[in-house]
Amino acid sequence: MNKILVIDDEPALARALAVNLRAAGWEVEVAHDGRSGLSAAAGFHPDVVLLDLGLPDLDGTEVLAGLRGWTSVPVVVLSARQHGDDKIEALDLGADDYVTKPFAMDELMARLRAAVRRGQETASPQTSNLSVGELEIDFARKRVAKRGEDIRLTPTEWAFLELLARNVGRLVSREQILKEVWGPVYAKETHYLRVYAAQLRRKLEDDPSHPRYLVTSSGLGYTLEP
Amino acid sequence: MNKILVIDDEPALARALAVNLRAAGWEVEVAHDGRSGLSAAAGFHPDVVLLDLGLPDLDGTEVLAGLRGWTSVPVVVLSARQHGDDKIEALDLGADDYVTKPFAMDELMARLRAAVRRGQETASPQTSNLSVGELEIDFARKRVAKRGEDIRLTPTEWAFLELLARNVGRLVSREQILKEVWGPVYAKETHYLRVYAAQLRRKLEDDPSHPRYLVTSSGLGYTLEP
DNA sequence: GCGCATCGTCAAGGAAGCATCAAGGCGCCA
DNA sequence: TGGCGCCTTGATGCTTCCTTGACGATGCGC
Repeated sequence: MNKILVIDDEPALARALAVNLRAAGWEVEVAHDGRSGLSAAAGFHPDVVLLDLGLPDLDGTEVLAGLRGWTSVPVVVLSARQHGDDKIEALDLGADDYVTKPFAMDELMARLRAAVRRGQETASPQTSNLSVGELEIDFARKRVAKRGEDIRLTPTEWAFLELLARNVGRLVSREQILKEVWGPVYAKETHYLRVYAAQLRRKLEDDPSHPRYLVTSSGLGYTLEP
Repeated sequence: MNKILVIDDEPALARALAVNLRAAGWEVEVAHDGRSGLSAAAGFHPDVVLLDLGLPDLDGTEVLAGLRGWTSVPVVVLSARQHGDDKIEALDLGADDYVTKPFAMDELMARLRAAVRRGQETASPQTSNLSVGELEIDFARKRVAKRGEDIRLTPTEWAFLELLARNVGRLVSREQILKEVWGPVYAKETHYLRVYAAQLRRKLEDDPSHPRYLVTSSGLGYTLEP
């Protein structure tokens, strides 16, 4: 569930936003001025911030600058002012989008979804490393190393291992492996599994005939043991 | 200098946009329909695309989908339609921002700047310089040097190296390289990869037949090793 | 203990991918 | 318009990888 922080000083509007957002499946937190908004952002770690520029204490652009000092969370700015430079200023200060009042709720929702999606694109490529025993699996590089030493894998071997690694500690069924590595047509070619499991073991295990990492569950599938 | 591709079928508006953008320091290319827009994007490699939804041949959302198939370049959508779902649809399809006609030129400029900034944040955590072993890669100048000595690269060689450098330490798939360097049509021309990988190695490596920087992962792609 | 299904291992042939050299063609600039 | 740089394409030899088959080992139910 995505988390959103709404910073708005008008109680009626803030409540309306919160209701609509919760109905759309968001986890919502509301702040009614700039200062509490900044501290809420620090504690709540929202996926996106909806910031009204017309705040009583701080100028909206100051809040924006305060956020940008330490986080790159997407910020969508909301404002009644139809003209004027603050719109431009907000975008240049690092706002991700800008919506003017009055606005349509579904358009606002779409812009928030877009902002979250962009934020996750920026943040997520850090899915890159996993340690399993003496193995170090690097998803970005599609490489695996044992005790710091790189082990060369073929594309199919890597696809097999990656699937197990993304489900480390969980049993992955024979059928799922075949479908995801070789394609849905190969769902019955269980021989492939044995050949490639053996190849992986020869490369990864200290004692390939008594595997510690790549464990078979007869008739079911394989598990990468943590 | 930032590059922008304007896709708009109204000659008067397109010209006005081009003039204003060039005055603001952009390098501008204009396409007058969806198809030529898509092919222009493949060749021109813009930093941002300004897309008018009211095109004669393709629906604007089709153009957007066509772009999103192979690139994450920021797209700002321009439309006369004040209401209606296409606004929401465009944002959900992967547009980065949305501006309705009539619009203020300076607001549009600000949104374009913001879009480019976000795109660059996503694409290149490092804006200007990168050291890899004895190599020094300067993104701003599009130059690479080894032990302080400049190495001349052709445009295609540079595009190849730049892509790897922006993902240094990460494996870049064959398909992604082909799409981003040569365009989506060339996604299967793996021969190009070998020719240009060899050329880069001859220029960059001490021992081109035992590469230290530009490493092949057979069947997968290439990595620039840090 | 026997049979059947499943698993592990080894090996070989062919397909796909890679590295390299080189020549033709195209556009661009002097 | 001639030369040059660059991109494209082809040919060749080599390496790597996938697929497939054969055979023995293991485990479970009857």
